[in-house]
Amino acid sequence: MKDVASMAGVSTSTVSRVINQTIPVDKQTRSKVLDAIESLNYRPNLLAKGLRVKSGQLIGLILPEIRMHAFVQIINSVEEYVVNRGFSLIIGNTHNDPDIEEKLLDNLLRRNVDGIIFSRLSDESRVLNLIKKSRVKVVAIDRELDVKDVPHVILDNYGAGVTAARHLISLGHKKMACITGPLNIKLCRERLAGFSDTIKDEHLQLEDNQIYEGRFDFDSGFKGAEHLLSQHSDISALWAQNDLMAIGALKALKIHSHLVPEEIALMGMDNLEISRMVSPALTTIMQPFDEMSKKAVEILFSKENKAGQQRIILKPGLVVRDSTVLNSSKT
Amino acid sequence: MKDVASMAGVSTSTVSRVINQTIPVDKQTRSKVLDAIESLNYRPNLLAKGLRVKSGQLIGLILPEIRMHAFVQIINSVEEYVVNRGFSLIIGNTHNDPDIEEKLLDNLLRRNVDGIIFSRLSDESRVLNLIKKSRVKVVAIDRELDVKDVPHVILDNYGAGVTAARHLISLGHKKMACITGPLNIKLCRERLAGFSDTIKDEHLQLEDNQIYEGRFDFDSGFKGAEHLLSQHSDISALWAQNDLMAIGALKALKIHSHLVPEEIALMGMDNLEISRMVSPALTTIMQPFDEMSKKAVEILFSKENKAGQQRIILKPGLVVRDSTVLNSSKT
DNA sequence: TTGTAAGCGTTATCAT
DNA sequence: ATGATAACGCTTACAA
Repeated sequence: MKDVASMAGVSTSTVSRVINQTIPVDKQTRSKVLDAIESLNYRPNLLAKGLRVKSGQLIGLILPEIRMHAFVQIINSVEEYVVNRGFSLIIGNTHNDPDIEEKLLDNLLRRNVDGIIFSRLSDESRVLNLIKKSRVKVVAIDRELDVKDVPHVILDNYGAGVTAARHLISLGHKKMACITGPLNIKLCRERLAGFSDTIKDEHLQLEDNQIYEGRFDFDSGFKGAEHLLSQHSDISALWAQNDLMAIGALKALKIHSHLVPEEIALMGMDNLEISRMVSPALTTIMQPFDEMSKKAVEILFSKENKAGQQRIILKPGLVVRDSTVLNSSKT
Repeated sequence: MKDVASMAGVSTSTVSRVINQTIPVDKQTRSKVLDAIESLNYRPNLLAKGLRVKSGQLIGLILPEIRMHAFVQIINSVEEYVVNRGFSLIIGNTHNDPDIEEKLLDNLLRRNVDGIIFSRLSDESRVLNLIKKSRVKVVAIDRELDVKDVPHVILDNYGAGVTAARHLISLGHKKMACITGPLNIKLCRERLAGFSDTIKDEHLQLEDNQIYEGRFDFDSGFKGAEHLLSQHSDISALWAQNDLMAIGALKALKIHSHLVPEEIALMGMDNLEISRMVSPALTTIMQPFDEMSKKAVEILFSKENKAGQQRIILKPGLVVRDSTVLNSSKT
């Protein structure tokens, strides 16, 4: 920067002003400075700037498991929105380990990140303590946090359950079953509640043994379907609380020679890319991951009410494909 | 840091020495400092440190498309190895746009990143120019770069083609076809060459019209299978150069009522998680993404021969499942 | 409109 | 073994 200044015959403050366009600079000097920058190939040092203005021009994204398809969509969208604002994105994968989680967060704070988006903290108490003590803005995405002062962007998970049930009921199904995610996760309980309440409103049954608790992965979906069908030969429809489990269930149904959707209707949730690739293509509840990410970034960058609690609850959608309705669509 | 120093009754230099363990410090003072750090909840500022030592403790990972499953695995592994070394990872998605690519790279350089791992640059000339002028270490992953001084970690793509062909030939197939990725990408041509050469070594044919150029996505795999089968009713085996296209092909085969593997054997490449989920589970060529990532990070952190060219070429594997061999395995 | 100088939080050099 | 001090590259009062 000094070089640029001396080459342009001005002071470093002027150079700074040209770069950041803070204070008007004379046209002449301005272009001299720009020329110098150009010919010297000058690149401002963001560390120095960050040190001075106490902002790393950096956003952190902390996730429990990067490989999960849903989180990939969040990474993808958040990266785009963050970079669009001229910031960089640091990602961290906690593997659901509280120690790693704390280490990652600590590292972000040392870098003076301007904001952190996190999802599904494995250890809320410790982390929230750290956050409270610091001045960073934080947004929770996808998973609710029982804490004031932290804005949320989440899905209407109860509504997702309602939508799933309504769809199956509208197709005339009388006996349904559900493969849930881990029930210690609140959103799984909410999805189930929406599903269950809607079914009961129609005076249909959803007994405990029509519910199987999975782990959000392919294998537990597979086992869940096998288990439920061995218990109830008269189940005609199955909702898995994510697409991965639904695809596991689909595999199980095929192996046991049940036709989908003729004998058993099957639906999932997330609307992952793969849900349309399997055969039959999967009916599913769409989660607006892109919109979630966009909102989360917007909140992070909005200046007002750092303290004011915000809860943004997005609506799920229904995507009907061949696994519930024969020949529903092509592709 | 000043606070810590005064609380412990020492100078900031001593505090620094305690933290970084550069020079031995008296046990007594050492513990006093540690106590002060503890009670003040002191967190070293990485921006200031980075400014001073000219290192951001940061690694950049630049990818052409985050959502592609193969890259997700790379992100996942690279993040782990980078964080294990106490560094943070910034990711950038170029969307194959040279302007974005340049902007991302420029941003990383401004942050004094210690290294950059990139894959599939969309604009080699511009970017390489930037890199040459800077002092950062760079490693190319997954895709070769025709430039000296940049270490590579890539797959033996020719070998992958050979492996695919050998597997199909060993099953007795005489007439095969291939759905390739975009042929302007070198690794696609190499995979095809390995496939083709091996077939011709067996005095079998692989005419141009047994080759379909796809775009590495589901839809082009679907179209590729439809097209190839409409041209040749006697094809008995199909290799798609990635799993996504293979799954597209699988869908097409199902819709046209071809049994897999009885009538048509099908294989893919990558060994994505979903390849075992589809029915029938997909035989595929495994890419050791984790090993690739590990090597790339190792090279980045190895001190020697910044200039010395390194080419690490990893071997692909064969994963046999139900799409080529009936009842090959369960799961 | 432009320049001077202090300061952001560290580490490294040089004394002590 | 420890401390004082300069320096890293930038921004920002304050002065001119």
